[in-house]
Amino acid sequence: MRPNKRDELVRKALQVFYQDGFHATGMDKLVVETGVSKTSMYKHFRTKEELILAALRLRDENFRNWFLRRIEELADTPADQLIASFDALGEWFEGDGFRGCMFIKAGAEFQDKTHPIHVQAAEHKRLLLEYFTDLARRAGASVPEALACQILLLKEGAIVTAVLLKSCDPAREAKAAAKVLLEAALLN
Amino acid sequence: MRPNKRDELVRKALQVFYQDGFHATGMDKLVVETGVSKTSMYKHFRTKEELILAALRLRDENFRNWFLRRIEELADTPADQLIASFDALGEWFEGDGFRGCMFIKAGAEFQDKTHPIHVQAAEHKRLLLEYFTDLARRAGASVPEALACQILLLKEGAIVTAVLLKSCDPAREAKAAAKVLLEAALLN
DNA sequence: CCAAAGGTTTACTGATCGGTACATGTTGTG
DNA sequence: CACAACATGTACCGATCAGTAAACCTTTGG
Repeated sequence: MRPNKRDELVRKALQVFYQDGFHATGMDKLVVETGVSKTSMYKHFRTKEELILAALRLRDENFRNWFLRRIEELADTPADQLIASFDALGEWFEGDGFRGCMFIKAGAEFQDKTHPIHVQAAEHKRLLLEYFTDLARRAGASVPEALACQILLLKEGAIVTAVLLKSCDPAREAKAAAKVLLEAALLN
Repeated sequence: MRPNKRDELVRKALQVFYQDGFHATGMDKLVVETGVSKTSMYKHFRTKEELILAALRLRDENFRNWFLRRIEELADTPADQLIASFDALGEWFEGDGFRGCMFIKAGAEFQDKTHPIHVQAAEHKRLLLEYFTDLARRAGASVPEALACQILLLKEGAIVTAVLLKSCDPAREAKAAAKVLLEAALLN
């Protein structure tokens, strides 16, 4: 049971869960996809839930790493970075494998607010809100928490809309809205 | 097979699907909940997918009816109605059975963009966007489509955030943001 | 070289999945 | 009342669900 074997299983599971959904993906399918046997799979993860949680952890790490790094590449000042985050989102939407936000989907499939999977999905959003709040504060917003929440609303709305309504270019509209909101938050 | 029997089945199925999700809800469970036999169920709906589509149609009707009516109760002018829509959303979020947007969940569980269920979920969002566009035009926005899309982004983001992050009062922040965006859209 | 230890595989469990064949009412019409 | 037409319920289908027992390598320590 070398340590990277487990990581490889998580990586593959993440792909499949992201593509097909959690309930719609059976352990048998994952066993076939990974080439490992079922017993081995259950040696690494005691339950399907544990595997899902591991996949979500990896997704959180991957996504936040990419998102924050990309934002820093695109802009220098906190204010510009808040706006540039929507350019990063736009790139994500245009990417090949884009299938929406895995944590929104996790929260949708496991609706009980006390369920570990739901809790972990919420934690991801909380971390993003925290990041936006930090940017808003450093940008000089009068009420950083308020601006950060508004930016987050635009981001989540853009993701959902990118999945369901390709017609209205969510990333562009969200960016335009964010500019207006940022300016208003700096004036007061 | 009196016509209201089918409606009753759809109504009950809607409840269960909304509470528990689509893949997580088996036909056997629906059969038990409705008290009807399995054969009868499959006489009314040839497949589970057909039942889901019927439930989504009912949901679309119920939700849009309630939402539009409530908005009209809360405000008189198109501009005020755009803003008041977030008060209506807030009431929805605070309601007992609130479990997020059924169409976001449908789009999340059936991700294939050509899948009938995904298509129908998208249609619901399109109708809402159309409604917002009409309000924005009558409110005098310089680019009604742009304002409507931004309002929609805030709405979708607020719903998602209401599910996953109770901490930041999404309805209130979305409303505040909408006011700023509306004002900006009227100026230009 | 042997033997213990631990990872891997095969084959299986009972439960549940969506869906159906067939027997049993129930109802409208002569 | 008789009979056709149709709705309903019972009992079942093969497939798949998450999860496991026990045989089978494969590696490590002596």
